[in-house]
Amino acid sequence: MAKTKVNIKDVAARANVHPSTVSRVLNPGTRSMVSEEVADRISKIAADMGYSRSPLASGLRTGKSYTIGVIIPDLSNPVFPPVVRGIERTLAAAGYIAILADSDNSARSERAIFDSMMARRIDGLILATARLEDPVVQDCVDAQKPLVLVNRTTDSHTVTEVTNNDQLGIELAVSHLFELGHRHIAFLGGPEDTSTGRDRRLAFEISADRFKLDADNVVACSEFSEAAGRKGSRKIVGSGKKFTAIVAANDLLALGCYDALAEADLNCPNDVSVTGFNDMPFVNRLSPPLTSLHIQHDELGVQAAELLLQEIQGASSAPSARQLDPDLIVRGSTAAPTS
Amino acid sequence: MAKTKVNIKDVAARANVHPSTVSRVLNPGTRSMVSEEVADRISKIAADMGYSRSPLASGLRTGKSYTIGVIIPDLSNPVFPPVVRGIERTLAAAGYIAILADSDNSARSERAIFDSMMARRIDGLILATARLEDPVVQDCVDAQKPLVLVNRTTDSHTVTEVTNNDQLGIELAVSHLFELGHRHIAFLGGPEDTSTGRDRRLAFEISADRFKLDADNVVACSEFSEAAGRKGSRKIVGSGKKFTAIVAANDLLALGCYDALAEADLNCPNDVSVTGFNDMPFVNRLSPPLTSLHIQHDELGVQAAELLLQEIQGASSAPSARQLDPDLIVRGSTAAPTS
DNA sequence: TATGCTTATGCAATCGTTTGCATTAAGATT
DNA sequence: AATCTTAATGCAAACGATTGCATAAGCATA
Repeated sequence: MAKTKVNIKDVAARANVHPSTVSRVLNPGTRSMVSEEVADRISKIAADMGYSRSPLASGLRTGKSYTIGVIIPDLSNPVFPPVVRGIERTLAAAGYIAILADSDNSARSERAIFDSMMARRIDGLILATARLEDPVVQDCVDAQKPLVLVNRTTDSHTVTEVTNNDQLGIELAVSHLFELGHRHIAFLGGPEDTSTGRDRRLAFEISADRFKLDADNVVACSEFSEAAGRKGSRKIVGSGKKFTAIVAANDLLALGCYDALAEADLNCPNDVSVTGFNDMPFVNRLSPPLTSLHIQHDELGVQAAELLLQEIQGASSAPSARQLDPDLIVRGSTAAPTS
Repeated sequence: MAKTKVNIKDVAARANVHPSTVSRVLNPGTRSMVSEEVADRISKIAADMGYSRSPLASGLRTGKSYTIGVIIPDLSNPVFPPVVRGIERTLAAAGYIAILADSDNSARSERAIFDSMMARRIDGLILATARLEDPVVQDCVDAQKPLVLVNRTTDSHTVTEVTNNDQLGIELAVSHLFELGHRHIAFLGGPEDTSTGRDRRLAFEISADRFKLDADNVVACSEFSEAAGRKGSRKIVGSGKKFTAIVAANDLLALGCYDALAEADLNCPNDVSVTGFNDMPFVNRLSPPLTSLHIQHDELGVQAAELLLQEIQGASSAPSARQLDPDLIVRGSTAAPTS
């Protein structure tokens, strides 16, 4: 056991002042209360002695833990690591730390995580797991905990959120395919109980309408995964409806697409063009390289953290919402239709 | 402000006992001190009132924070998310939480993170960033903080560690190539200041020796990344030495390999076979699919967490070391040499 | 010179738990 | 019946920092 832990009393003793004075000096907000001369001296002594404030004690007294909970549906989905990094970096700069948990896409485990985080007296929460109707979001609101949704949102837009502009993304994809000459486009959607799932489908329908496409070949997958994408794509392929392109709501789904097309002996992009969504790492190395929508993952995290910090620092005005625009990255999986 | 926070005093008042009694009931270790009858009653009341212990207060008194620091060199490297998940899951089951930080492969930022974690009074640390000579490791040992290294280790094997059996992995790769008929094999290594970088190179030399290969075409890359791999591979290609296969110390390096070979108009696997290391997600979808060594990522994390918990719970005997065996996954990037 | 105002610091209570020690009551021992 | 154990619970002091209030000193004002 290191007896080396210096506390505020030790510093006070060495400086011949009362602990409270030391505390005031060490807190930016109260530093002005004490004379500059003394303050400087104390600062030096504290640094000298290698003092570092105990967040536990401080948090106990002030009711803050300088800890933020972050819940991610699936850390293995390459979309999330950059978001997490953005969050973490921004929080760290403000003296907060992130405690990260992976809900494994399970609502039950999400609740357990939430409870455990609340027990730890987190100062706020960033959720990347929101469902359209999400009990955890509601609980968080009820508990008056600052909350920011990232990536996904809920139906009642009553909470601060940072999302990608899905509507624009899908529009870009459809418009790109349209310009290539595609008129029969199928849509491989995500789970309808997530905003990303539903909004991308809605956006597809709107875009299809605008371009007057034949677009009734729409399938919703049960989750954002390769396996679900494969299953969904088989439905599209087996539907008998004509299609020369598939817009997938997510890169993982697009991978499933690749598999289903191969099974049906269809070549991408010669027979069928495919677009993804998210521009995960390494999709540029697939065969064919996947045309996808590049999301500002890192920035998503940064802004979510910023908004959360604002909310924590009071000024809890109306919940704000930010949307970041994606970019279409055209690669080898899309080409002009041959038929 | 939620006035809803129930504390131990509230429970005590409702149960007509002293707070200390409640505390004893709620701590497994001291529960036996109080009569079963009272204990049951208190437990029920506590549950009823929705009591949850404040880790801050408890930690303040006991000197534990039930918090573990986890430092990762690069969360975007797909190798690490599964490790993190394994760690997190195991810690959570024991009532600990992980605070995760990404050092971005920078020693400076690693130190900053370490300091900030120490300030938070973490109970232990899991490091995936170890260099062969690592000042942070030394500091941690000096501070008597329980520490476990995962994935990489240091030169002085003085600390508990969980690593992959790199020697076996390289052996499997070389032996596979040998059986295919390769006799001239180049090695694309990682940074020599990491154990994974150095040990894999050493293993390569040993294996080459055993199989009596022509194996003096060895290049060390400055970091485990695609760009570094590309640069290193160019050296191999431009060396003028004969080679029909490249063993890369890591999948990212192998990707760089793909690029360099393409630049030189060499086909993989027809002209040159390539093996990777780590079996990252989606390498099965590359063109060609990458032959690689599958590491037990999740298990790596689980065991690291387990060992750390053991160390925290005392019994700090000699530091233990565990090694997990990788599997060779043969895919399209390796074939018999044509020349 | 007495009074009031400011400014800088000390005092002590508090946050929620844990834990060594003191106390009580009951049962066992002589 | 008096004393000793033992078991169960209460008491109060920590843990380390923060903060409203009190106090002291310095200075200006009347």
